[in-house]
Amino acid sequence: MTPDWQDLKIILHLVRAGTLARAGDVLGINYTTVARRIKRVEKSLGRPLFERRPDGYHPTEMGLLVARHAEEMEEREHALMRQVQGRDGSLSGPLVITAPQLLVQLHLVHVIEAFCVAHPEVALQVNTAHDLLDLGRRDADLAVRISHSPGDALTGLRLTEQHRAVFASPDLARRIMDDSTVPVPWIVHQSASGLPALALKQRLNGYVRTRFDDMVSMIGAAQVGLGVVRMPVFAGRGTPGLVQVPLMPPEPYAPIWVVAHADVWPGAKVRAFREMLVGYFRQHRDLFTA
Amino acid sequence: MTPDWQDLKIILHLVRAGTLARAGDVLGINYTTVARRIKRVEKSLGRPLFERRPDGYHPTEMGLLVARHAEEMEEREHALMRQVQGRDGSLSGPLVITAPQLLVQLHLVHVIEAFCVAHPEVALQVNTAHDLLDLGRRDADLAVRISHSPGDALTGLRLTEQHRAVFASPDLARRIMDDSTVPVPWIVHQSASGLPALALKQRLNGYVRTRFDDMVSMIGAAQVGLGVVRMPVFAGRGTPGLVQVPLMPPEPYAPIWVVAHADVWPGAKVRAFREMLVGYFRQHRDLFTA
DNA sequence: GGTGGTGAATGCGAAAACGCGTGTATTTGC
DNA sequence: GCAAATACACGCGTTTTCGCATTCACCACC
Repeated sequence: MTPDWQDLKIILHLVRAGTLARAGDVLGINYTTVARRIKRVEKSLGRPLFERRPDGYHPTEMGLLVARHAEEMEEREHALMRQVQGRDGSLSGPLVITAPQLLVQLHLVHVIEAFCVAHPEVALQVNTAHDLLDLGRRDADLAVRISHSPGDALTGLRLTEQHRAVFASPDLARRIMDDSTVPVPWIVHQSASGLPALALKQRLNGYVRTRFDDMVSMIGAAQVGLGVVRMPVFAGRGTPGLVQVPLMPPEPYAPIWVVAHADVWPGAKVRAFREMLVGYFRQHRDLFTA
Repeated sequence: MTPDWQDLKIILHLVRAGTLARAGDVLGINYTTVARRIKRVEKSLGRPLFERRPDGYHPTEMGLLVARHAEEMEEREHALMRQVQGRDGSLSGPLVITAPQLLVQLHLVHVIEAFCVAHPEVALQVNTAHDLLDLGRRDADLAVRISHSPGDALTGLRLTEQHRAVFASPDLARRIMDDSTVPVPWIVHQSASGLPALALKQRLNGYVRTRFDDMVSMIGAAQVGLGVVRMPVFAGRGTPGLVQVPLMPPEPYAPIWVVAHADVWPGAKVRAFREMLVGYFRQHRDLFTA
């Protein structure tokens, strides 16, 4: 008569995943169970929700209708779990944070280490996914982000301002600065349109040597002397084998924020981690600015 | 990690019902199962949702939080099931209608009978609950209502206008009309403040003999000669042993509507029943108006 | 102060759901 | 054109869940 809500959730995930196996993986159950639940709902509704094709389950119009509503139910589930997390005063259990890889590697590891010592009951999981995780959908509880604003529907604190500058291996840096006729090999990010305008003003003989899609690789390339790299000063100073090159003056860069969904923000674990972050950045602010 | 949605539904119903047994009844499961599910969620959330008291389960603040969100999920469930029903083109399966008892007894039974013969595959359930059922929550698919408007968020058709007049047993009617000094005993509904103003204008010597809370009982009382009753003309004419008494002229009364939620309105079963209703009332309109 | 009623906890046997292995169809890659 | 990979269907044995009966606690009423 009235549907099992868990079945609706399974339908939603099957529509998203496309196949029984993938849906089962996401849900943490065997795929045959997914098939059984689907069959059960179809029987009770009296009409099919999916077309069985050799390449997977394809939702019918009715299946999409169910999924649309289940999606809104999921929205409520996330809101609930966020608020549960936000009201949790305990310093134990899981806490998921996300941050840019570079920042974790050079700085946050210290905060993380101190946090784990101070709160050994907390099962901390650090997620350095490069694509932004959705804090509303609880991919993570807390995020450290390099951005100009905390983002929509999120609460946040600005941890520090930042500058960026140009860095290279000592060898390359000396060669470039000793002779201004030496062409300057730049390593730029894939998304960059070309060379920084400010740098071309000082030195006309720059050229793009390589493009990377990842900042960590670019730093590695700079370390072996492949070229000069524009990067946040915290990265240049924190990486051994790099020196700053005065090809262009340090410029302001996007500040560093700690953000969380407003529901989750008051939670004890989130608050504890956040306060350690604030303390760390207050103490080491000079490492991020010129 | 992520909650079972069915458990959230169970929590919602337990909050509403107050006791394990009643919640189990509503959900169609044993009450021990309800207890087990609750215990499971509390364990996974790490804190209690209910206080166990000798008079039942009382929700904690956290339990109320869960219930609030589950309520919104339920909203989506109802919307979904309405739309499923609205897109159902089949003339089989369950159909729940609701209507005023008197109207069912005297007229709708004919429509119902014809409908059951025409569509034997439909499992028709007639609910004569006097309190208005919630068509949004799918207490019923279709309602016949005596009202001035179809109601909020509902779609409807006006089946007929109506009048009401005064009826009594032939004996009592004769005595009253033969001698205008005979005091007129009125049977009125509990909700009525007093005697109809129009009637008192014609006959000053009226008095309230009895109050009832139910129209069917009032008609029974009129049949045995207890007093005169103001009722819809369809009721007075359709009930044996009653004659109209010209104590006051027939007056317009609220029209009769067939209404359904807009989502459900296009469904084949709803449409089929609705069309039979329209046909019946078109044919017998004179039974409802003076 | 005893008694009947309501409601929750617990233990046990039955039933249902689940996971796993096997088989089959279809697509993808060499 | 053949082989590997992918995905679903089906059957079997196990685990889990469920419903029922019993027991206990509390409250109201006589």
